[in-house]
Formats: sequence, C-alpha cells, structure tokens
Amino acid sequence: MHQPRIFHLIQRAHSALFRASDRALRAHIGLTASQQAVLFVLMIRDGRPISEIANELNMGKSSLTGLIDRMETAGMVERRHHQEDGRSFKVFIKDRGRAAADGAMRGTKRINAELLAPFTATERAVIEKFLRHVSDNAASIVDAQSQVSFKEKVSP
Amino acid sequence: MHQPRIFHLIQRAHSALFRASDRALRAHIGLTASQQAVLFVLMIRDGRPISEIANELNMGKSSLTGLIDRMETAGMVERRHHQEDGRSFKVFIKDRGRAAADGAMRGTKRINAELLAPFTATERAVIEKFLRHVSDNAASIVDAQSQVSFKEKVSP
DNA sequence: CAATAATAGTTCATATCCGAATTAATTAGC
DNA sequence: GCTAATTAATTCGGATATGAACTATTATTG
Repeated sequence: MHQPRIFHLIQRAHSALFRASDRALRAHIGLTASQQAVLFVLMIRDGRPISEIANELNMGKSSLTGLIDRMETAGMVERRHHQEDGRSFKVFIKDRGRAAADGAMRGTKRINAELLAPFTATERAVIEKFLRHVSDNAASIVDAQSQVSFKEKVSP
Repeated sequence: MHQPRIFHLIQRAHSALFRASDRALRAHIGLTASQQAVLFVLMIRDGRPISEIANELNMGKSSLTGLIDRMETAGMVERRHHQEDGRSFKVFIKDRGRAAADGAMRGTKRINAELLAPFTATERAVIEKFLRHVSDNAASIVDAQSQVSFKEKVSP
C-alpha cells in the first residue's frame, strides 16, 4: 500500500504556512504567528489560566511564559491574579489584542478558504479528521512505536 | 459549506507530532527532530549544498548554519569545500549520522504507518495531496490574501 | 493541624528558527 | 579585463520552544 512520509509532509506544510503567515502578520498587524494562536484561543474564551492555553495549543506551559510576557508588554493581553488560587493567573485579552485578533482573523479566514479551495466537502472532512487524529494521538503513537523500534541507543 | 480552521489544525497537529518525536529521538537516538529531517534529506542524496537542504525542508538557509554546526560537532555530518565554487560547501553524512538515521527511520516508518492506519488508500491520497498543496502554495496564498485583507496596519 | 504531595507558573540552559545585514567568491555586462 | 550584480553561507538580534529544576501555594492525609 502507498505509504507517504507523513511526518515529513506535515513538517514541510507547517513550515511553509507558519513562515509565510508569521512574516505577513508581523508586517501588517504587529503579531507573530504564535501570538496570533494565543489570541485566537482567548477570543473564543477569555480569562483562562496559562496551563489551559498551553493545553489548547499542544504546548508546554514554560513556552507560554515568555510569549505572554511579550504580549503583555505589547498591551495585547493582561495577567490577573486568580482570586481563589494564589498560584494561578487568568489571562484576559485587551482592546489592543482584540483589534489585532480581528484583523488577523480576517486574513486567516481567507487563507483557510484558499488552502481548502481545491478540495470537495468530503475531502475536507477527511483532511480535518486526519489533522485531529494526529493532534490527539501523536503522543501515544510516538511513545508506543518508540518503545518497539528504539530498543538500543546508538553507541556514542 | 463547512470551513474548518485549517491553519490552527495544522499548527496543533504539527506541534503534537513534532514535540513527541523530538522527545523520543533525543532520548533514544541522540537526535533532535530537526536534525533527523536534515539526515533524511542527506540519506536520499549526499553531498548537497546547504541552500539545497534548506529548500528541501522549506527553511531559510540561516537556520541551517547552527543546525549543521551542531551535527558536525556531534560527528553526524561533514562540510567539505566545493571544489569548483569557493563560496559553497557540500554536506556529507558520516557513519555516525548514517547509523542514527537508520535507527530514526525505523521508528518514523512505524509512526507514519500508525498515523495513517485509520485511513483508506483513497483518503491517504487526499491527505497527501492536501499537505503538498499547503507546502507548495502557502507562501503565495498568504501573500495574496494578506494584500487583500490587511489593508491598514493596527495603530500603535 | 502539621507533614507531605500535588499543582501553577517561572527560571534556566539549550536548540530552533527567522530576516536583515555582512562577507567572500563567482558571474555578467560592457 | 574589470566593475557591478549575484550568489552561498555566516553572523546578528530577536522570538519561539522544550524539559528540568525551582518557588509559591493549595490540597491531602494521617
């Protein structure tokens, strides 16, 4: 059966899309692509703790510290102390961030539409299902297959 | 018509897969996921200039400088001066790199198989076509749609 | 209720990644 | 042939991303 190098293809596709979008967002909106991702999460629902944002984006929480620091400096978002839990923050989007997200969203919608333009509704469903499958199962698949395949380390 | 947030889905899928793979590769083979990608390109054909590797991976050449530096230090690859062009190098894979790539390839093949396991041959073809479409057209689509959507910058 | 475990975030060292500017070498144009 | 444009790679400054270790706080539990 035909076996495309899916990992490689995903890496290339992501790289091309992420790079172009990051460039355009920086130039036109003053956002990075990663900051856009955070804003979109917050536009859906505000006031979430950092761990939840990290989860939503499949990222480690330590990755978000600096990202949110810079977004806070830029006046896009705001950390507020959680009233009941002194360890935790809630992250809120500010007007400046809402405006940036609105602008970015317009472009991203068009880009999404173009990326899917050559595909039928049925095909789109397959694509979506696949991407969700990878999102949800990559960690367990990689762990399981690594156990089987990488029995020995490469000698130093 | 149903319009999934494709950009977001690609970002999440890539993030999940890349993170898990990077962790497994570091632990078992002593490679990063990015180094694996370079090795796979070199396993297909050796002795390529750095720009060609960058092209192959949809990356800027400046990103490869440090990557190849570290791989060279680790004894995986080797830069050799191009005999006819003094500006250029050819990058060759060394035994140590070949061994690492072989090990990594075994795991990656299994992972690719698992990622595609729930999909029929027809569906796989759609998935592959989509990922290649994104790879090849992301830059021009993003540029074109940015022109249209981001007419005004967000005020500072 | 005090000792312990668990949890939320940050800090740290390291590795990517980028675009713009730079350097060195080759090629084009005249 | 020689100057100008081009090209290959590196350097630089900045942003992202990770896991491990750490801090502070909350929850558990004996």
